[in-house]
Amino acid sequence: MGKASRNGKALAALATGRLRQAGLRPTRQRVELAGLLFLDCDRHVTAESLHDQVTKSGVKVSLATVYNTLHQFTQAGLLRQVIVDAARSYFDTNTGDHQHFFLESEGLLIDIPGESIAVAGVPTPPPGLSVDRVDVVVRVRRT
Amino acid sequence: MGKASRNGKALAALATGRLRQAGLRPTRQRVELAGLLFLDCDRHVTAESLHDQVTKSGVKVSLATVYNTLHQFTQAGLLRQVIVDAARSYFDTNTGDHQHFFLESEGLLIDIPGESIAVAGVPTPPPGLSVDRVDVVVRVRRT
DNA sequence: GTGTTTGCAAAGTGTTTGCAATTTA
DNA sequence: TAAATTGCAAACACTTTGCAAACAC
Repeated sequence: MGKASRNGKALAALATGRLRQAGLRPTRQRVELAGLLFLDCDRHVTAESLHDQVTKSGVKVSLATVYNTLHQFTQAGLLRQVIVDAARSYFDTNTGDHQHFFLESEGLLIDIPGESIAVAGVPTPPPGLSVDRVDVVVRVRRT
Repeated sequence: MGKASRNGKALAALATGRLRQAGLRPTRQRVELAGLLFLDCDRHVTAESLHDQVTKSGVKVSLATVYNTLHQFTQAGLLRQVIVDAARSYFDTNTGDHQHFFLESEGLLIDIPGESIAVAGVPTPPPGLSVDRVDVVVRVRRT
């Protein structure tokens, strides 16, 4: 058995476990996508970028399924949606407390650890409203 | 001369001046939109909400022109685009330093003065990148 | 008059959905 | 086998664009 194949099987097993834990049936497509998303380091993807990647890896998954899967993973708490660009939706495999640098011209997101950053002086929300989350986007440009 | 008419003329004159300053021809449509946008308090609009408002006030402006005008005003520095929702673009008449509360379920934006809020601990961006702007969105919900 | 702006309708983009065929358990 | 999932294509919402007619200066 070659290395790639062995890795492939190990990855699939890990991905399958993660999906089961989340209450999602480990279908071929979900296992493939989970393998790409969760078994590397933290990642930021769009539906299109993930679809491209899975397609290039030789696996056939429709774009509609990628969209559906991203939302299912998000609902299951495996992903977090990041709103930084009016044109497309990003999904982040890091679901913990953190913020982002965003380089709009290249669609590049970079994590900022939650501990390093602090937002002070947030006023009390108007009556009847309470704070859900504080998002910080540090927009950067090439110098 | 009635009150409404007098106010209407005064508003139009002010709006016309503002447009001229910004280097934009004071066409009927631009004067109407500028009147709605700039002569009240600070406002947050979408293309659709502004189009509805101008239409209800009895003036005919096409939605395409509203979109174009919002972008022209933004380029001229009269408006600032706020990215908080994947589904629609908001434009803010307050172009100064400030942040926002956002109530997603109702599409409601509320300004937070820039002086009241402080973001500490933003790491140095990766080499080759520099900070353009720091956006803070305090997402709130009804309690 | 001359160049700008408008409005319409058509095109475009990213995303969602209905439903038959397929797959999972 | 029963229920869940997929893929396709069509539908969708929002936004942009091409171009002839209307307008500002």
